[in-house]
Amino acid sequence: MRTPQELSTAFRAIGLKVTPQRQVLFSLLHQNDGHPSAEAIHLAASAAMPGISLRTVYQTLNDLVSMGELQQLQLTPGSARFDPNTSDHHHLVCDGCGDVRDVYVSGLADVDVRGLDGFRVDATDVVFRGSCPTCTSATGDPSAPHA
Amino acid sequence: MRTPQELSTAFRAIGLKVTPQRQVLFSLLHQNDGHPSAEAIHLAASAAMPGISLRTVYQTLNDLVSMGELQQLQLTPGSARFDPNTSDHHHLVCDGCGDVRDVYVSGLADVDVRGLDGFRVDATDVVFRGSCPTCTSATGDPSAPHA
DNA sequence: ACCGTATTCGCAACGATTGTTGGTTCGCAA
DNA sequence: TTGCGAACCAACAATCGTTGCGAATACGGT
Ligand SMILES: [Mn+2]
Ligand SMILES: [Mn+2]
Ligand SMILES: [Zn+2]
Ligand SMILES: [Zn+2]
Repeated sequence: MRTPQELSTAFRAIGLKVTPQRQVLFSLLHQNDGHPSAEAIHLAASAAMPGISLRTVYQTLNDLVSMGELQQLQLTPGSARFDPNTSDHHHLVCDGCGDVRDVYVSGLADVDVRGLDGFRVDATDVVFRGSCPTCTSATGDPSAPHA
Repeated sequence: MRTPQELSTAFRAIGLKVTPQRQVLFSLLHQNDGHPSAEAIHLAASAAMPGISLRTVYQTLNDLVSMGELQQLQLTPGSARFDPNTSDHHHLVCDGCGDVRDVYVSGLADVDVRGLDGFRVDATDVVFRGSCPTCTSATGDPSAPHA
């Protein structure tokens, strides 16, 4: 994620105004290395600016996504996750707790792909699904705590 | 997708009944090599059995998914897609028309993955996003029809 | 054929996201 | 500094996809 300053400039450049609400969101996203939902972002933003509306959060997230400054992920049914990490990376998803982590993959260009049939590929997303260490020890451990 | 007969046996084996509605769905899915939504499956099922409820379609699809006989995909925001193709394959998604196609990838085991950190990987999903031949010629063609 | 239980269906409810409207505030270019 | 248009909020309503619920019905082992 670019800095709040850079994002402010980018917003102004396309005729969008830089409001305090947006600045709060720029700052939160810039520091965020996770994969928060809109609801989670709203919660965090509310701490810094009580009263900020969920509607405004959605609006700004959508703006950032369409500017290519933020990635929107739909890894599971349910709410979308937003990803401030714009570097070339992929994801691990824990089926147990729903946690999403970044993972870096190299050598993807060497895989053999059959069936492209004239399809133009713009992006490749790899999603590894499984169990995080916490959930693995919980489910695999016979002495695991209840539920 | 296994045959309707095999699915019937599998259902009975776990105490689930084989109803006419389910038989219609078994048959439809067995012949289907696409990635239909629940709505689309309901539409097709309604042709064979007028009056079948969308609720029943969801119920049976969910049963098949939890039995591992059917795959559920969440490739985009919006409705889930169901995949009767249980072979090891991956997907192409057209950003233009939303079409989903199968693609076969080999050599995935050779890619270098950093950041696994004790995470146990059970499945790997690769999604190629881009533009199908139809949408590519439409958008790239200066003489393309309006809108 | 009987009976217990699974299934069906229609409708209500849900979670996530977007649309609307009206009044107020505020960024920012001139 | 001013003025205009954008953005904000509140308060809803609406949409979409999916699931919960409950009364009526039907499967299938005996
Ligand atoms: Mn990420
Ligand atoms: Mn497929
Ligand atoms: Zn976990
Ligand atoms: Zn297309």
